[in-house]
Amino acid sequence: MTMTIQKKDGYHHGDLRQALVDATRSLIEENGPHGFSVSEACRRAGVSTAAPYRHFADRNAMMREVCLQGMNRMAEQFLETLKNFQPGTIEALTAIGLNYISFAEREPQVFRMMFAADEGEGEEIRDQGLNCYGIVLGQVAQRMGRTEIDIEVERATFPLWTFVHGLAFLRIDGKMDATKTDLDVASIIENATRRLLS
Amino acid sequence: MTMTIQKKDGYHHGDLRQALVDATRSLIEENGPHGFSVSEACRRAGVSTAAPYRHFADRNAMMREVCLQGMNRMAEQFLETLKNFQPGTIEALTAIGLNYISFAEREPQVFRMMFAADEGEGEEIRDQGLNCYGIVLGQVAQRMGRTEIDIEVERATFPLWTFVHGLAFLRIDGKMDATKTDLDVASIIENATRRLLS
DNA sequence: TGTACATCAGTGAACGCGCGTTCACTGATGTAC
DNA sequence: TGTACATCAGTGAACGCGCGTTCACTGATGTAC
Repeated sequence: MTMTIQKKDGYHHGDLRQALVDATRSLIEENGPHGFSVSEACRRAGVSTAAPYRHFADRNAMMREVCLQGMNRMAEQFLETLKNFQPGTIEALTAIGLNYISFAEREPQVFRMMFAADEGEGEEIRDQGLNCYGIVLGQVAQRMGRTEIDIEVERATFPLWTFVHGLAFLRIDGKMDATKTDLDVASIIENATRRLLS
Repeated sequence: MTMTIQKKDGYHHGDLRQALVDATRSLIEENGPHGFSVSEACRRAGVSTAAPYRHFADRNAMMREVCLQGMNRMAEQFLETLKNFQPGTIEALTAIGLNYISFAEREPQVFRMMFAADEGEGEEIRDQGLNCYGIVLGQVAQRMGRTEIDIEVERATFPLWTFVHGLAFLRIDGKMDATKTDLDVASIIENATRRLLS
């Protein structure tokens, strides 16, 4: 008898917690961070409106879990991507930048929430965010020939994040179309990375 | 007898439309874009909940007006700032960048809304946004010695906006503190502007 | 192996709430004569 | 200047709605003996 990850029938759900997180994420992507309601998530998970309170303190905790899982996915992606590149190269940094953008395009609303000051609050989320940033710091350090993350590395890395963060927002808000920039995202990131690190 | 801009007493308000816009903006800044309700705005303006419908089609129209006025303010600021600088210099571009950041810090939630794809929709808002961008394009064109906004100018300008846009978000979301960058915003912008235009 | 029992995930009904919008209305203001 | 009237900004009561959360409960599951 195999264990199914998610039972659909019967009194007990099987993995209601994750089913609710998934429903929450879908709703947030469809209607924006505030278009999510506990009731609707319950409808999607096929469960009564009281059920979530066995797994989450309140509505906010559900949203926080979506953010946290998003950050986890981003960190995984970063590490996965880096396997294909020489550490500390422009190519590696560009690839991470592209990764950041594609995450934002795949889950724009979750991306927004993850980095919004108030919504994405929580110790764990901040830590996992710093973890992602640390991966980039490491690449820059290597490129600069440092063995440690010193202040120079921090100073050099911050503009890279800034640039790619801005690009992510302009993309998901459809502002790149309006500016008639005919270059693709990869070239823009690579170009900016080179110049900002020069 | 002087005309007061905003009467408080009596059956007629005087300038209820603007009073409602102001109340809407305050609420948005205090509680986020979705923490605004028509009812609360009415309470602040000292008026019944039906009154706004003499001036706005619906709740959304009130928010759109806040965005539009925000864009107008930004365009004014840009032009005002440029008076103090030699056109087409790094100093002028840095000043506009700083202006952008300070707008975002002064009205973070309005700033967010202005550039969010869905919320800030509307012909007028987009046009005024393009107008702001056009001011920057003009500066870059001057620096490049062009008389027209050609594709090269567009390509050179876009990364500048991208960078400053990203910086605005990192600032209002408190992410700059977390990165131990000890430089001030002005230096960061000037540095990036130089490098991105090099 | 079979039974008694503790655990606790999920139920379903109910709550109080504030919301956006509508309606027929009222009364202040401006204008035509 | 004074009066009649049109205009329309603001009223206040009501509507239907979906929400987040609580409550005492039920019934499936796992475990101790």
